Amino acid sequence: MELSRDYSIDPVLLLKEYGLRITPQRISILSHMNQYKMHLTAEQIYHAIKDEFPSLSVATVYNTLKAFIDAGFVKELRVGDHASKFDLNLIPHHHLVCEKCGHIEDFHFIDLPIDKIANMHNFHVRHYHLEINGLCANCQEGHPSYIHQNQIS
Amino acid sequence: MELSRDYSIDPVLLLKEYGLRITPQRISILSHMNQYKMHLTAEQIYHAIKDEFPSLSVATVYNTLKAFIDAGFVKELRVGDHASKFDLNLIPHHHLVCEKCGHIEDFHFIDLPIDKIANMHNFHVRHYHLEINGLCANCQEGHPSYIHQNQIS
DNA sequence: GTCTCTGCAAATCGTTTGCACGTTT
DNA sequence: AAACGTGCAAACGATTTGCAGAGAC
Repeated sequence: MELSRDYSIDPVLLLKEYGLRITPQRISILSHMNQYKMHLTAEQIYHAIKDEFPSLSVATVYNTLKAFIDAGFVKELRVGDHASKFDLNLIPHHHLVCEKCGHIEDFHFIDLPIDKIANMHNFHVRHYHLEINGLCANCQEGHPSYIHQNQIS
Repeated sequence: MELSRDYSIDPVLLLKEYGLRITPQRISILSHMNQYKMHLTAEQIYHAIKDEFPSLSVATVYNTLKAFIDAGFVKELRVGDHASKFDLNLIPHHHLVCEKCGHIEDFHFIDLPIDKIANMHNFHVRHYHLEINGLCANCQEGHPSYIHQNQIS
């Protein structure tokens, strides 16, 4: 039903490929983003690896994520009133966002007439992103929303 | 090439229709959002109408916009690192966002396989939004970006 | 050796909130 | 009269920044 994101990423090679300096913190951030294959806030990433780097600062996580975004392989998702979520975006994909529990689900493989639209507007396309908002399967069924509330999404 | 948004809106009727209280500030905010048919920040709306209401507060603009979003006829766009832009969204449409100058252009009329995706994921759709990022016609041509920089978009 | 990254603390800035007062219903 | 909106100032919270020291190249 959906392509699982079972491709492996070598953080060192990725950083090298994009001409970014290779530091333990960056490797760890990339590893975690890849491992969870999910949409993490800066805060979540910080907590996930702070054991590994006792002196780690949230600012470093933000700065690092910004470097990744500038490089182009991380995407910032700003949905709801909450903190941004960051998404390793090596394979383009789109999102289903639950308005009740905040859960974000990926989907791939969709044909969009992007070129046609771009041509009509003389627009040079770099990225595109389709976001569908509504209720996820769980929340439709009247399940209490707190089940999803604190999960990593 | 694009449907012009030349429909007229009666703020009073719109507020009435959605069961919201009719106040001069709300009427003015709606009038301006409709008049510019563009994507304004709360700050821009504030400055646009503060002459009319010398005692107006930015907080009121935010509160009002939030009420409109809850009602469902205004959409909040969070693109780039900047403040949210607010978009009168009576006719569903999508956006071309220029990464250089920040200009946002609308487009309508696109067939998306939303139902198919929703069915595959057992997702109940409320809204959807396609965002295309890249370079607008002006910025591709190497025009200095400051031409667009401060325009209302 | 140079340049960049990291970590800390403080600053920034968009947005929200509490409360007293005014307006709409 | 009751309910809600407005305006003010203060609070909030996510993100950014300046700077000194450490690490990558």
